Amino acid sequence: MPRDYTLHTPPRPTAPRIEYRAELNEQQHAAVTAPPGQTLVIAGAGSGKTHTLTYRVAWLLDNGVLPEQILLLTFTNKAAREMLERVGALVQADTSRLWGGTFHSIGNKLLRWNAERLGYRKGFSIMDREDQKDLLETVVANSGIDTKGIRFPKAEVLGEIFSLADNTCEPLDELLATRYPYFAELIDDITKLRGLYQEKKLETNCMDFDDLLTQPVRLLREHPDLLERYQRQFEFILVDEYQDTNRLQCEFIELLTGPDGNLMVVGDDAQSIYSWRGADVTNILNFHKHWPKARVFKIEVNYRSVPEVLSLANASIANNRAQIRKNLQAARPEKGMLPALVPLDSGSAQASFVAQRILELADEGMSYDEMAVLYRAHFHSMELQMELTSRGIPFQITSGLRFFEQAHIKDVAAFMKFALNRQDEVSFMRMVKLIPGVGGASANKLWNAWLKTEAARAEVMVGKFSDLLLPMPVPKKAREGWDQLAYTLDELIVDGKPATPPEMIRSIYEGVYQDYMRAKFKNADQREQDIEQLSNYSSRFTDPLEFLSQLSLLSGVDTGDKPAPEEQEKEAVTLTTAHQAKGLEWQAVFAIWVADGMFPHARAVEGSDQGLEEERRLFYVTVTRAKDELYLCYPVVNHQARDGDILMRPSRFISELPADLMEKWNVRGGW
DNA sequence: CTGACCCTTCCCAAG
DNA sequence: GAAGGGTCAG
Repeated sequence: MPRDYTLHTPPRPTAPRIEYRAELNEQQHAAVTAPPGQTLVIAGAGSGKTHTLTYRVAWLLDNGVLPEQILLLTFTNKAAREMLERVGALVQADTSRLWGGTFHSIGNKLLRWNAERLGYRKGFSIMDREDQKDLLETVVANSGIDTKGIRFPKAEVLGEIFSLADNTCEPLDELLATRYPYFAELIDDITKLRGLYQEKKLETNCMDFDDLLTQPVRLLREHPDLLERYQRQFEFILVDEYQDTNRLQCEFIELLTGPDGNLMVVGDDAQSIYSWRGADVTNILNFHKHWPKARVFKIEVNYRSVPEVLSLANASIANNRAQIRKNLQAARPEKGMLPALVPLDSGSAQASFVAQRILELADEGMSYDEMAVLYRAHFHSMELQMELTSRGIPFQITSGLRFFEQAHIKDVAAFMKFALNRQDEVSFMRMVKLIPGVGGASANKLWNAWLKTEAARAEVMVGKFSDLLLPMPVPKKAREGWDQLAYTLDELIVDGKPATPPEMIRSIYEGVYQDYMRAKFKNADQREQDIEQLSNYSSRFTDPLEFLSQLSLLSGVDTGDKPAPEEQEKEAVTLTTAHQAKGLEWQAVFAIWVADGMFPHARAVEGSDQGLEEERRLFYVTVTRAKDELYLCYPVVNHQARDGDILMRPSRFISELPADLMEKWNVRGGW
């Protein structure tokens, strides 16, 4: 039942009153003060979406809603953190009791409490893509299915297929037919493998990323008492970036909201860019169909960009058919400078131009923090990275590799994961293969020997690791390493209780890993620093399981999500993919490789118009990140080691636009 | 059986 | 430009 919260307690007298009328425009104000029930807020790019959501939460708190009754679902953990911080600054309420985070982190939280109701044991491990691949490889190997000779999907591809099936809630056969027609005839084997994989995860007490969503949904479906409890707890649910939710996330929201709960979703269909991982724009387009009583609000004033930038963005997105028509208006005055279209002779000329222009802007007084270079694919940034480095321009980059996915971080974590979850086969394998003289075959034997011990099955750890591990037969060459491993594990669990995360990391590092790392990696120094950083970060956790969960849920290596030391606050230019730039803004934005085949990506436009339209939305996202200055760059020639020189055309997203929306810069020849 | 070495292949986006 | 896969010596 939606309750009329306007009748409840007024804000605490100590909190300064928020002047909602003054701090919000009319459209924002209407959304912020919307009555309970279901609400869809269509918020154009740069219209103050975060601002609105933040004030909505503050407004709820101001009107007597308790922090723990509010659930805020966001696309990244960083977004959640920032929003909750801003709420905290507004209302001085205890925002630590607010529930905020990504779907995965919230799902994880629910599962940490309730996984036993689903047959899992306490302290399950979280697998990333690589772990998932490893486990799937053993599943395929033990399945008896003959994958030789025919074109059978590799473990990585299987993982992708299963993930997509989970996220779209589509039956496997339909999914194969539409997205993987070349595997359609393997449906029986693939179905069987999916079942075996599911069993294996349960057996090893491991969850992959998708389980963090599918399992909570199962939990709520199969346990009415829990459904009722959480529906009651989360009286107000808010969802950011709703255009990028998938079917599964939508189900999760619908379950928690209940038939008549309070739900506010915010999004912009023009910025939906994740259909390839199962996002479904129809969630937002058909919101009113699922919730017939829903109120719809539109926020259509753009505060971010100068009109010149906005005109280009609007003209571009107008070429898409599938969208909610909006009328996005610029609030800022004209700048008197059109977006620049900059053709260049080559990739290196492009890098050189961008670096040069960055220096000029810096000379004019613009902070490096206010500049960003955006691109379609990570590798597009290679030349620029070198150029910036050689010119001494500071930059931060969001690479494709996440902090946790780096080999040395995962190695250290494998010890901890196994110590805490003794069924964790993947972590065991990873750990023992670090020992010189132990390869796949020995690791398998050792795992089987381990399974025969009581400790592997017992709920509570009985005895010491070393008592069980030392007697096991190992290759002569591996004896020393094996014994050392056993003693190290002893230090991780003391009297049946796990040590603290920093203690664990120290034991692992000093016991075995430092030696290994120095022998194995060229850049051992760099990696040692990473481990130290990991240890510092871990010191804020007392529960190692919570530490490991957080680690798995962190995103990019060098994003704000990184467990970074405080010193790294130096000004720097941002280099990032267009995808990861979502929700961010800079004074000057350079888009590079805006050439056909690169952006839009050749593969993305092969099939239907849908692929092309999503690419155009991604272009729209790119363009609308710019506040004042926008540079659209592309090299006329692409030098490739393999195929030689390839002539490039400007992106069709440029050539389809009226020419008077931009100004062509002629800097060729001089670079 | 392990691990070093070499060759080919493949690169789009991420929690 | 690295990562997976195949080959082969120890």
